[in-house]
Amino acid sequence: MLLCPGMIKTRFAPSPTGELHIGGVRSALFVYLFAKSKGGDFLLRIDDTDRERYVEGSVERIIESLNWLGIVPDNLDNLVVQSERKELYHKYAKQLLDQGDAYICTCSKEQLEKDKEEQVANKLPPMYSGRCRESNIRLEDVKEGEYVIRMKMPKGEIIKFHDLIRGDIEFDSSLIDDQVLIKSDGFPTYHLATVIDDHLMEISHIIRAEEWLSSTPKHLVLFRMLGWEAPEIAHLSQVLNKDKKKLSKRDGAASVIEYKKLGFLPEALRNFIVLLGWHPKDETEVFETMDSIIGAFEFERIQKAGAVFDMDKLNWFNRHYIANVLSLEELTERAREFVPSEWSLTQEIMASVRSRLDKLSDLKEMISFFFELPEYAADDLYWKETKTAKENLEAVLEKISALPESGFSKTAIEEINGIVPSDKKGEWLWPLRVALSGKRVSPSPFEIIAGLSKEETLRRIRLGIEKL
RNA sequence: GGCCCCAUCGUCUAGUGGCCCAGGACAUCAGGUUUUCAUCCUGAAAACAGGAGUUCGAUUCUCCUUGGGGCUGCCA
Repeated sequence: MLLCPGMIKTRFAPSPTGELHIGGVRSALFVYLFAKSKGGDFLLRIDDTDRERYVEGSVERIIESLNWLGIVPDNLDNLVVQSERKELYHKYAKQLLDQGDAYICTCSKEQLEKDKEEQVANKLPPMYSGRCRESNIRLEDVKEGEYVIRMKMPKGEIIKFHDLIRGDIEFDSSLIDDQVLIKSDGFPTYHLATVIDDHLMEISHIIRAEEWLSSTPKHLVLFRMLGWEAPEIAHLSQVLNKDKKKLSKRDGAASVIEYKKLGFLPEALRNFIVLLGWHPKDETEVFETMDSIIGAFEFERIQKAGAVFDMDKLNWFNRHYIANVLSLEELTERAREFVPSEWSLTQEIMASVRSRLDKLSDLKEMISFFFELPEYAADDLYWKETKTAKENLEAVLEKISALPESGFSKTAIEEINGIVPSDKKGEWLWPLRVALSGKRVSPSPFEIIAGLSKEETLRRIRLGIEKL
């Protein structure tokens, strides 16, 4: 137990511009784990100040994605939504204006673009020209929609800070642009809103992706201008694609929701993701529960370098969880939504295929033969060059057809085992398996019998015999 | 271009000056178990980007080079 729980407060602040993707959810996970491993709070904030990219319903889906993986925000019934706090940001923007730490800029977008082109042509770093920086335009002088508010970045200052993951970092303020704080549509930019909200929400640790590292000095200066103490800061590395570029939708990296639909287990995905840039002290690889991850989590062991997303390993985790980790009962329950509702999915059927299942969406095809015997060629019933399929099937049929209905599969399996010579298993079991499944690749005949009724088992064996 | 970050097997990583001619996992390959496929078991191949320095000794510390990434938006 920590001395002052609540002292640690973190936030995950996605933009509702679509589905939550792997990179985002990894940030969320690390932020969550940092908070929870220290007895702190994990808050969700919706950074929706870009109304052009806003996508209806994405807030709900982001929350659904997080919940599915067990990342539950502590403020679910009290989310901070930036678009609802416009006045607040204006209040502080006004303060900055009054203090002389910000100014009104009326440069048109065309003008700005032209400036930039010239700078690039002259091999100068593209930055705001500073045209309005000293012009003292007042709020009363401008019309709504025709100006922005920029911060007045001090010149010639070395801005230093300590990043919890990367160590000491410094920037030359002269190289940093006069960031727009309030856009012409009246909404704040991320930079202004995040500083104000992080302070008002009493965030103790800003933990976010590496792409924000370069704008950190802007935020730090803003904190100072507003007279606030800045939180601790840490920048996580990014999730990369095979070409070592920032992972994006284009790489075929599915959103969390898509992985869910594909039949990945949340435990498997979570386990895979947490090992992307983090490693426990020992060599544990499989963390079955969130609590076990929290228990092992040490923020200091987070990797600085970017991590490549490896689908093969995710697949392995999923297969491993399906085959070995989940209980048969639990697995069967979760699998139901992946097969037609009229199929009665039993634990016996699930048991017969779980070791060869990559993801739950593959289940339907894999077990369809239990519900409808596929067409197959008579030749398939012969084991290699042997010709004994018919007589062996007949022997099996005779042996088990009189068995009682109750406990049929168990006794049938015993009976069959009793008559199959140990050196002739192929000759007996191959035809039986094909007759029962109609396939050359399937679970074993015993597993199939366990999943079928007595009636259906006998019917399929007779069908096989008829073909020969 | 400028600024910033990063750098161990193909991939995720262990490693904080000697225990490392570098360990684990995934993937790959070769065997074994198995009626088929899968599971499972055994084994193999596979890396400290390069160069200077510091040191008795560098994967580990410093510098440079190279390579990769991010930012450079009235997007986040």
